[in-house]
Amino acid sequence: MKLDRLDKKILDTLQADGRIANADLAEKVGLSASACLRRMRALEEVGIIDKYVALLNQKKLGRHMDVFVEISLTGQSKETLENFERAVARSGEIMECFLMAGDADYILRLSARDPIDFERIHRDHLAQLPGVLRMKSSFAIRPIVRRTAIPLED
Amino acid sequence: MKLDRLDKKILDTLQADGRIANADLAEKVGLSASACLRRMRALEEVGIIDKYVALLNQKKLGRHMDVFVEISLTGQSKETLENFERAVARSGEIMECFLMAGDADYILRLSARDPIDFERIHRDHLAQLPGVLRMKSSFAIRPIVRRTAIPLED
DNA sequence: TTTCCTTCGGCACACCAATACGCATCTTCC
DNA sequence: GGAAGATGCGTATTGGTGTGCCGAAGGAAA
Repeated sequence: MKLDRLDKKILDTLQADGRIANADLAEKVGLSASACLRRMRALEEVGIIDKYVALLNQKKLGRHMDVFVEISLTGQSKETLENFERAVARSGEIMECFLMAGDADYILRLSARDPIDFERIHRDHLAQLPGVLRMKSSFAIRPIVRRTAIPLED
Repeated sequence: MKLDRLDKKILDTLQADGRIANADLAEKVGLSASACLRRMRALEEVGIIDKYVALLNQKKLGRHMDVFVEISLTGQSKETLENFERAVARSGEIMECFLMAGDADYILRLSARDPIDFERIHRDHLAQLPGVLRMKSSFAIRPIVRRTAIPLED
């Protein structure tokens, strides 16, 4: 699917305000409400718009710690990786996880309330992950940037 | 602000579907539409709900690379840090950035279309960051988990 | 226990937005 | 030049939003 200027404007607007009323969105991008809605539905249909979510304020919910964990596995077999990944996907505490090239096999980020909470997560979630050889945690002192909007150039 | 069971249900639902109609949200959590709307507005008011956004599909937009970059600065003075952080915040390509305890001073994640695009970002954005002593990039092969929903226990 | 007060949910209504549909317009390709 | 497809506009209808008001539940004080 090819995106024209209007599609990008729609996407940019929705990336900034996912709950904007269609009428307002239409005005902002310079389309009629019906035309705008049709484009928006099309973007949802093909999956370019994945979903709409509310982003909560971590700090106000008492989550003051972000921790990165680099993980090396005991092996690289398909089965070892799949087991590990399934377990990661099941844990609601793990916010991000990537399979990596380079030193570590995986890097993941999780958010905790405080050191005691991190210990809980470490014990109940991280230590339960299968096939882990080595784990190295790095603590974030402060988030500088957290962006969900993908730049659409032009 | 204290959150009861209903607030948490509202937040969980909105974290999964930020564009749900208030009437449907109300039915889902077992409230009348008006009561539900009032709670939702209150959660927005105090900032527990930060904002609503559309999440786009990176892959469908041609962004196939996620890169983590660990950065050490030339110094730790307030000014060095602030200059660096301002520059990071200005760059729309940097998706996340954290001030870290431990080896590196900062860790950041960015998304690129391909190696050529990464080179562009490296040249036009990363290399322009002030006060950088050392940079170490790690490439992600595949995202395993990407979550925006904060767990609200119970 | 009674009274007052506060908090919170439900109800109803007025208004406004979403959505489907028909028609007009523009483009593209034979 | 004409037909087909895509896309925009205006409108009518459906349905959701948001507000004012009432009443119920819970707590505090006499």
